[in-house]
Amino acid sequence: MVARGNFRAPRLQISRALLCWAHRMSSAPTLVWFRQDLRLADNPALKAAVDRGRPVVPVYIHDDDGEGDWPAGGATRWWLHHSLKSLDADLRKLGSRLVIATGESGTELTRLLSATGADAVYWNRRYEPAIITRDKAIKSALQADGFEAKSFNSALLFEPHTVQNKQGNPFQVFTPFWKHCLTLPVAEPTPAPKNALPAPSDWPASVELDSLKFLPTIPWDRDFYDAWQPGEAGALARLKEFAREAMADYADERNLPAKPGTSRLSPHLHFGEVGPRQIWAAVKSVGASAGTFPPSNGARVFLSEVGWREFAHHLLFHFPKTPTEPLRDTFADFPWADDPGGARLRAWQRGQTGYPIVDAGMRELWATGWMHNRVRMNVGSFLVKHLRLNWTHGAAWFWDTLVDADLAQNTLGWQWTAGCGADAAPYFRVFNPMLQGAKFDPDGDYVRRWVPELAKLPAEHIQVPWEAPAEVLERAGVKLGETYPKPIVDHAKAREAALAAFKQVGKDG
DNA sequence: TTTTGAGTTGTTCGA
DNA sequence: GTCGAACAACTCAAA
Repeated sequence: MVARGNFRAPRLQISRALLCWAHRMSSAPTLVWFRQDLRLADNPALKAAVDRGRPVVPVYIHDDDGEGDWPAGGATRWWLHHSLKSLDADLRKLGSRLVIATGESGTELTRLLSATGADAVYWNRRYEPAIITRDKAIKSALQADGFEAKSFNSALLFEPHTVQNKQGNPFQVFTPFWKHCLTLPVAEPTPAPKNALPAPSDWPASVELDSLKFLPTIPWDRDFYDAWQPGEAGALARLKEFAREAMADYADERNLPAKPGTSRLSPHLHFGEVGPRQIWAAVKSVGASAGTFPPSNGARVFLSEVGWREFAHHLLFHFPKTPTEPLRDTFADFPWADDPGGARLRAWQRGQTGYPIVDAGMRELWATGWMHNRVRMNVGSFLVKHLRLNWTHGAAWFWDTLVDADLAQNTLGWQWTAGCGADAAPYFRVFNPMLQGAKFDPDGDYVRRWVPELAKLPAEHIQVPWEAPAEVLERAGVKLGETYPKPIVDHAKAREAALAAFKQVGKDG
């Protein structure tokens, strides 16, 4: 018996210790670090945490310094406020909540690990250069301290480090990039957790969302509320509506800024309220009834726009300097025009250039935090070619005013416009604001909406008020130079000057 | 290895 | 009024 007892006793002790350890470990929570993946569905980090079977602590950390040179601008902060609020509400429906912290990300994660007794942190990857550096450092520090730190892909169909051409280099032209991507498999999205999330025994303290002061103190966001519904529910509703109402006609209607022909998913995508896998699946499910994939030419064109989003991430990942420097280094010494006192830049920003389509776009941007893509090309071309101001001024303004401001997309868009980036617009492509207006806003409805002082002009004059006969202007209540500015530059002269400058610089050497 | 054709979004000019 | 050509240089990928 003694021998047996001696034999049994240590086993008992061991199993008690094991039980104790197992109990502690099985209740050690998992932190889910939310970033630009503010959704419950198709969220691999959240799913992995739930599948781990431990309490889940959803966390958001506000860390401006961790964003490198690109802390969220004014409009995206507005969005972020409402999106976080929405995520918290959605989590509460599952018996959980969003813990908000503010400070340096690594420090805050460590503090929350200790406060909750968690032993793991899961998150979904971001691809901006400064974020990659930061997250790598955080991951290795956590792992060195014995924590589990895992990252996942929620944001892209094809992560940049997985895509290369046959020479093993990054793609620099869209069409071969996208052709290549279309041969690769796309993962199915996963559904949101159905059951309550296992909660920790004690919730750590959370910062109040309002205390982050993401909302403006002066009410420039008045019109934002009618235009947008931030959050996962709003994103999914938008996707559903687009797939049903507009996608089939997307190829043509997307170019008409007065019509709801675009998806308007860009801000939702930026914050990860919906992901590209879900978009892919939504297009596919339309295709299931159509019997083909993609189900229409509109759907094919729409997916290629999703492809441009992927391409933008690809380029930013492989060419990390491009947010501030031209990809093509012949542009380093481009002869940008002088702008004494910043008067021309200010006229552009405020929608006071005297070119109606340009001004309508800039005012739509200011009022709603968004601008139609066709018009973005026009205002971009105008800034860079007509005014010959550095594209980085445009990028900075967009960064602050767009609700969908995204480093990858913004960088690609502006470098493309300026002709200094990948697959760029040729130097001789100078958008003519009058022609573009006539072509894509033929009735002038878009201009009427955003430049109300021209609203009474007939369609034939609304894109070119300075050419309208005096009596037409008078009847419409327009006094050029008073109620609406005269053009700040002459189109033909500005075009010539741009062609001369861009022709010289575009050339090698 | 070298060559070749093609490449998101346009405008103007001259036949 | 319509239509095609011209407007660089460079990258990619197929041949």
